[in-house]
Amino acid sequence: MKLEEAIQQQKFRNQREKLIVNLLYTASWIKTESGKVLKQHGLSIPLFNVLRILKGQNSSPVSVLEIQQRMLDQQSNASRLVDRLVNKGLAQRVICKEDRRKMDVSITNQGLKLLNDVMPQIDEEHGYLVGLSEEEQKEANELLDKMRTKKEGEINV
Amino acid sequence: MKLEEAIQQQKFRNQREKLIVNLLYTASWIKTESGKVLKQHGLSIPLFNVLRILKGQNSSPVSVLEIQQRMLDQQSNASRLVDRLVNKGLAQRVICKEDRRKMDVSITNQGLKLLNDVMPQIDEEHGYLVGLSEEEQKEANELLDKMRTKKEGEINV
DNA sequence: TTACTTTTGATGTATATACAATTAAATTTG
DNA sequence: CAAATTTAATTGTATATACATCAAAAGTAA
Repeated sequence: MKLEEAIQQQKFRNQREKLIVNLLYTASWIKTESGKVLKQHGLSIPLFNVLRILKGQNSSPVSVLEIQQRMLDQQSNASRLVDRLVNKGLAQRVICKEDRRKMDVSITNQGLKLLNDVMPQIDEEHGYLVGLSEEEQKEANELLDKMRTKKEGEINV
Repeated sequence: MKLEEAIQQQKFRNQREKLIVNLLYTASWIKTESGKVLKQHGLSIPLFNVLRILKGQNSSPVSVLEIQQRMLDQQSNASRLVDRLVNKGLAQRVICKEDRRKMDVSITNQGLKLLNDVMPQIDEEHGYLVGLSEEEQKEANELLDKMRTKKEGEINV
């Protein structure tokens, strides 16, 4: 569906305005759809992302700060997300021996098992959602990377 | 910056997984940066979007449901956003005469004035953020539209 | 007309986002 | 070493998201 129909707005002042609206709308759409799948397993998108980061470490521990830096939405609150994963038995958290300010956060077997159950469903859902060929996906990735070339380094200025 | 550096993840299982992560990351980045500008004017992104919808009506009233349907993030809560705009004096809301279930929501002069102040700053910020040529922007818009062709009509199934 | 259904908006609750403030440990500096 | 600074994590607060529930008005049908 074209963006204009989806949000019932017929005109944009320029391509750039449309691109930004299009990007936010598409991201929101993917989040909504993926969220439905995750919810069946008691996970939200941020919890799922943190779990994937923990798994990506091959089960070796990461600090809360490292999690924060690798999260897609870095404004979020890694500390509280880890809290909830621990409460669910999906992650464990112990004080780091080398630096007692830090936490060693890692995924549990239960967390790994849950991810193994969820991933195929998410993959299937994404395959269903994304109507682009492999080549178009590559092109879209390049455009997105290029799009962020101007100011990204200064996010926290 | 390439996505791999931005989120410190070196590998993706396939283009599609990378595309989804890239999309969510880029959207989050734009929201963060735009949000900073809006905050200087006491606005959040959802409030700003509703205000733009009201202005787009050429100051003729819209119902809460119509606002909800035109919002980028349709899962959000138009009722409470309108509440806050009214409290700030940026919108007004009266019961619709034809259908007393509905609300006639419209932008106030104060709201219009605020938008007129904010829009040039947002445009400037977006111009600074988006590092794509006009042609590339058009291409990106087409890819995003095409990306959503598979399942979009079934969002609320 | 009453009874049932649908539509519209508001409200309640849990989770998430955004950002400031705080606390404790480590590091730097005098 | 002690004082000051920096770093890491937690906590607090306001706003937003997601979704369920509720109440009132409108529409439909017996």
